[in-house]
Amino acid sequence: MKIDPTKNADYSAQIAKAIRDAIIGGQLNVNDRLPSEAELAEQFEVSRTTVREALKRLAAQSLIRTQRGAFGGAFINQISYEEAHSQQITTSTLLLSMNDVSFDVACEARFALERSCAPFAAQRRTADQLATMRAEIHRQTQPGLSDEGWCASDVTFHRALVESAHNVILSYQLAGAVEAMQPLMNMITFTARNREKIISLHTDIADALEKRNQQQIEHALLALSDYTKNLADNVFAAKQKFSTDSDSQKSQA
Amino acid sequence: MKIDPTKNADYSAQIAKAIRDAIIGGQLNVNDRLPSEAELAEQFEVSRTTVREALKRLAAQSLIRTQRGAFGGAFINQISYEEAHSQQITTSTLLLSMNDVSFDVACEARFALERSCAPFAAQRRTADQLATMRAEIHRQTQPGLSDEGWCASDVTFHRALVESAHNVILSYQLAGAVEAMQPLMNMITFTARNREKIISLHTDIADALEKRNQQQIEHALLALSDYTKNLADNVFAAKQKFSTDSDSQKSQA
DNA sequence: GCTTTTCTAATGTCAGACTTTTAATTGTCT
DNA sequence: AGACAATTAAAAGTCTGACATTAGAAAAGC
Repeated sequence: MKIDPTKNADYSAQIAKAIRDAIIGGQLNVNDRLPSEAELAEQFEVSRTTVREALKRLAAQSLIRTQRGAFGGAFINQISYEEAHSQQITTSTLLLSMNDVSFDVACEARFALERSCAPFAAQRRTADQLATMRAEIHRQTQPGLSDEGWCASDVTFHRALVESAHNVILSYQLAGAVEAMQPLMNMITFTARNREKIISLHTDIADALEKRNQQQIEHALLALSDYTKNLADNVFAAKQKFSTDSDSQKSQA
Repeated sequence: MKIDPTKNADYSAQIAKAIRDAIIGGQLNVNDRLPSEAELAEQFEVSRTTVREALKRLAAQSLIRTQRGAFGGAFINQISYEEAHSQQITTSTLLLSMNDVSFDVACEARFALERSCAPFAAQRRTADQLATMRAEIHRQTQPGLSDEGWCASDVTFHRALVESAHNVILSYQLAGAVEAMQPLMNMITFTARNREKIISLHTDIADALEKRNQQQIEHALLALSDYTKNLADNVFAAKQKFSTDSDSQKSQA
């Protein structure tokens, strides 16, 4: 791990990589303590400043945590689902927003992934999870619900569906995908008419889950996917028209 | 963005968070240049050292890239699929290795996710992707193939299947899940008998894809999932037995 | 035996200097 | 005028040495 060739490139990046590889490779285990910054500086033959920059890189990925004081230091962090999750959401959200992925593609992926938990959800859903979904549907029927409230309820509903598969890995992957899509979803304004239709589809999903009917769950999710895509096409078509109009106004001025 | 209350907690983490939020919130756009380190130091009223540690945190998440020299600086980075992907793999791999997820759960999740691309793969697969899969199957029949070679071929095979759905988001999510599982998969030694069965299942998948038969693809993937789980159960049972034996030896000593 | 104080090793921050890189500018030659 | 070379300046990267802050451990006091 001491290897630090005199390649010109950033020492701090190299050191971070060396330590990261040691963690991934299993040379360093959870809760192991790294040498102190001063010791690392000596080992790698760089200044403490450079070592610190390397450690900050690792901290940003939740690979280590640091503690001040005597007997403190940098410790290999056991990544929790929560941390992994929030990192995944940050990355996926930016990926979507920066690479102009078409809404259709994202929507297709999101519901396809969600469908993958249908067989397990049908088998394993608990009364509790079903109750959560029914409660969210009820909330969605309230006329005074704000757009933000609607979106939040939607996330809770789908999260409950995913959780009912009782598979932590699926939950982690899907919750990430669902949340990363949320900014895109929020661009759609849900009129009363839209909400009514979506609530009806949500009810279909809940009914199917209650009956433990896998195929019906998948079918309802597919319908929801298609409806959402359709809705988005209309919204974006309207925006496109508006934007073209204002462009032509500009060119006339 | 200048807000940096005198809360005791790490300045560098706070600054990183402020900039990160500005990027996610859209105040800073791709290829925008951040102020120089010296200017940021002045704005946030901290030393350049602290600013640099904040920037390294962002660089570790691929949120910015830096360039030296005049007219250099820190620029908002457009996250590529490749970068997002490698980060996701790092996180997921560590999550799996550090939280002793049972192989069954991971395996179930992996194949469930892969099944989600079946409908699109059936519709959209190209001759090229099918050819890749056939080629990998052929490679897998070679008797001299090493374990590493087998695993690599397996990854290529499944990647081709995922790619045939022609949905970049699905590809990104699934390739990450498949690769994160790989270290676990590698713990299984594939005997000749195992390989024969898996090759037969791979052939089923390729055949189904050639016929564009979605249900048959899903069925074959399910069979592969079950077989893999079964295989793993045996391998782990054997290891468990061995480990218990050696434990009892120790306690006798 | 319990609490309080002191000690100490570690991270966190700072100021200031120097090194290296790199693009723009300026100068020179053909 | 255009091509090539030297200069310059701005920025990141690194280093040194200092001080501040924190928190666990050990010692002192009751």
